Amino acid sequence: MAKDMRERILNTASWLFQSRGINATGVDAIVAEAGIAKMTLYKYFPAKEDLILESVRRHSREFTEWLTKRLERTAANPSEKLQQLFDGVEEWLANPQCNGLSFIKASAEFPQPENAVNRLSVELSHEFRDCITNIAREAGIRSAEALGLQLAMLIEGAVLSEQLTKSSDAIEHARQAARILIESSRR
Amino acid sequence: MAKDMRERILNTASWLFQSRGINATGVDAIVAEAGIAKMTLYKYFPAKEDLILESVRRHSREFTEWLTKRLERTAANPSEKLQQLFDGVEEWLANPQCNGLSFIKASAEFPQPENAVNRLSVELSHEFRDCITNIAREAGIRSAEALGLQLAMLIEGAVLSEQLTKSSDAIEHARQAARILIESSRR
DNA sequence: AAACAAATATACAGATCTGTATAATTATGT
DNA sequence: ACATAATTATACAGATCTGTATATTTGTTT
Repeated sequence: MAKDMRERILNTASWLFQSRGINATGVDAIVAEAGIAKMTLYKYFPAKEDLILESVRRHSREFTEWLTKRLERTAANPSEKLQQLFDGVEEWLANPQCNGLSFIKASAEFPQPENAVNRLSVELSHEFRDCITNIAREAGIRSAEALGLQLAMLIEGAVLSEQLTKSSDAIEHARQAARILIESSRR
Repeated sequence: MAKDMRERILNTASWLFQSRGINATGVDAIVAEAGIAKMTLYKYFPAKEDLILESVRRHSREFTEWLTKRLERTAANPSEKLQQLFDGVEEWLANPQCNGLSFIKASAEFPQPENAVNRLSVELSHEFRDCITNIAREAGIRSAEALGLQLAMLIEGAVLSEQLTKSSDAIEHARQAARILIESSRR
């Protein structure tokens, strides 16, 4: 089916981009890993950049949506959502197929502001921050924007640290820092 | 002079890697920008990877050394060093030629643990964290390791945010978060 | 079964990449 | 001034990359 084909290409590309790097992953590698013909890929994605853009966007939004739903599932009230933030991040990082935040990696490989991938990365990083800010706002934090940004930065740093040094205690210390910042915002 | 040549190559490569991306920067681009012959580059650096490794290492160590000296220059005592941490980071980021932390970008482009560039990135991220931890320890923080890691994560997140969105208020909020975490570590 | 669409296999063009070979040119030191 | 070393210019080999052309095979629909 045509829809399956697009999905398969997108999933394969997403995985290879994230695990081997975007520029280090050639179209031929994606085609081989997905087990499809090259012409099929170029039918659904006229250029590699289209595939990069959609892969990064998808990967990032899957994370924020997953996190949002995970918190809605396990938290009894808005305040608990905020407290369980790093439990969610930890659970997400525990997946061995996890390879970090896609918009961070993408922005590192395409650092120039006029580049389409970089612009998308900026957009996605704002979406992510807004997601955290909304949780803070719903939890009744007055300075939700400030705390949201602070927690977002902390998560980004924690994910980076955990990616660089697997099974470090980065998440544990980030969670403790978050507790302190949240409590401080409540007063 | 031979030493100048090596320096020039290293500085040019460092700049291009950081501002355009490592894999996106070809040897020919480095050679053109440095105004030298390709053979000269390959005389001092037998392979591009050697140039990557030394550029990333240099860029990272220059930052941590700069930050250390900046704090020693402006702070009257160890405790002030800790408090001025984000003033230093802000000053460093204010340089328009600043393009973020090199070991973060390098690890994004070379994500595989067995890769030499990735291993170096891990090493440099530890050096950076230890630098912050030492400042915390000298400032008399009991849990210096914990606070050092927390502040390092916060700095990494803040640098990322500031790189993605220029002249945002990321540093300002990161500094405030640091104040709270430091004060909390003192009690 | 016939007609149409989708996917494949293969080959290739053209650009770019890393790294090398070779000969000419410039600097340097004695 | 002369010998030696360093740098340059140019060309190129071989690999790899993105994207396309073309013909064949497979799958679906009616």
